[in-house]
Amino acid sequence: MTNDLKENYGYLFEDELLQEINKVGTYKEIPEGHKLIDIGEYIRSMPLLVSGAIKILREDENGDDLILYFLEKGDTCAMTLSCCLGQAKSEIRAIAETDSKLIMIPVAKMEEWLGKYKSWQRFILNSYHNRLSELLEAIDTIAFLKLDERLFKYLKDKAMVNHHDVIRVTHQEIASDLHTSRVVVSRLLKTLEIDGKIKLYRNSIKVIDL
Amino acid sequence: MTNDLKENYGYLFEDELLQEINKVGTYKEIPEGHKLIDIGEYIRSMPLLVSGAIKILREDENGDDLILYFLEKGDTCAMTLSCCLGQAKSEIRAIAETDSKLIMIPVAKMEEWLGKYKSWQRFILNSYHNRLSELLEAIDTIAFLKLDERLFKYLKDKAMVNHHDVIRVTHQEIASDLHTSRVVVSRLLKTLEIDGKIKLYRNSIKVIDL
DNA sequence: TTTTATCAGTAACCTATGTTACAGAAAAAA
DNA sequence: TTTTTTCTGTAACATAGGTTACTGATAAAA
Repeated sequence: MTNDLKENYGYLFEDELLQEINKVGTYKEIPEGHKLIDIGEYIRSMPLLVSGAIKILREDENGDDLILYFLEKGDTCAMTLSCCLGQAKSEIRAIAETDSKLIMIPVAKMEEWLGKYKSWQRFILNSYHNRLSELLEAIDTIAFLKLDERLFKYLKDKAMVNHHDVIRVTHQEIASDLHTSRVVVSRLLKTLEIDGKIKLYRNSIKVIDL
Repeated sequence: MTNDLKENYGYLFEDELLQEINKVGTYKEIPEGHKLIDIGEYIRSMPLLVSGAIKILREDENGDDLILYFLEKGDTCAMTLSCCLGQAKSEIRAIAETDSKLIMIPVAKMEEWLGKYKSWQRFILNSYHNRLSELLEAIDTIAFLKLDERLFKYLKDKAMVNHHDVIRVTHQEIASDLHTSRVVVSRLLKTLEIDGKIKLYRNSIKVIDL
């Protein structure tokens, strides 16, 4: 673990804290597509993402999803933070977008460190700030963009976190993430292809205009 | 100030902290409709709301608004928190929905107290949690509700924070808050009136089905 | 290989929401 | 009072996005 930890968080935390994280944190690997956290769950430990990417989703009253944003290495889930500290249930769902590695910190420790390490306190507050910003960006996307723009942004974001301009995804999966229907997605994708912004294949899409 | 402070925050903070707040905090009154914070502004002090209500807005690229939520007494603005701590610019606009009273805390103090008072730390983290929840609710409203439902929810929320079932507002103002057009609002309001959920007057609306 | 399931393309239609235009009522200003 | 401005109602139309239905292509299973 030490290497992953140093690489991603070394510049943030002092050695003493890194040692502590190393001691009490447990290493966890999540394969692509697997659920990390679901809505309504209580959370007993806080994840620090060291590699991979996580998709954060909100659910409507019918159980249909809506993507909020992706997390990447160096991020933590502020929702989880919130839940840990407040003893509340998770309000979001988190799914591994790619194979991911996490360090899990027990709730008790993360609270203790808040008083003990300035750098940890700063990290937590920073995480909240980043998550608020991401949520605001999600709101902008949902409220201000038209669906074709949202779709293209989604494809670009997805290509970004996957570090690849060809993304493996079906139209149905996109429709679920964007909280719309498959037919609509197919229609708009076709238009994007005609405009030369993407290239369509079965089960995958190449994003050209990155 | 002491009374307002005790009443709203007495159960949260220990006496010593209340004394400190009383010493360094400055009292501020904002009349209805006045701007508290605007997008892009740097923030030098953190507001604790002791009476009244604040409307929090997001802006699109044309300068048009979208309401996110209302703050009420006992709340603070987590966006402001974020900005203070991170030295970042405000990402939202805050306007007094009703005449409001605030206690302003200098940034330096709020940082100092984070290390010094457990109750302050808890308050700050709690505020973040609440704001994340409100933003998620805003997302639900925008993404999952149809406009007539959103409109009715808006009217109910507004009646709530104004402590009055008759709200003073024009259709144009509603349209701005909901990021839609006046004609659409008039149309949907008329339908709500026919359904017996509201009663329309010039410059005001009575919310019946609260 | 044959059969079945999944995926993508497209047409035809429906509905919610946005837009333009105009008119009358009420309020404010002159 | 007369004039002007603001506010609301409504019609007529435009467009984005959602729905249903069907197709052929590809891949997976038998």
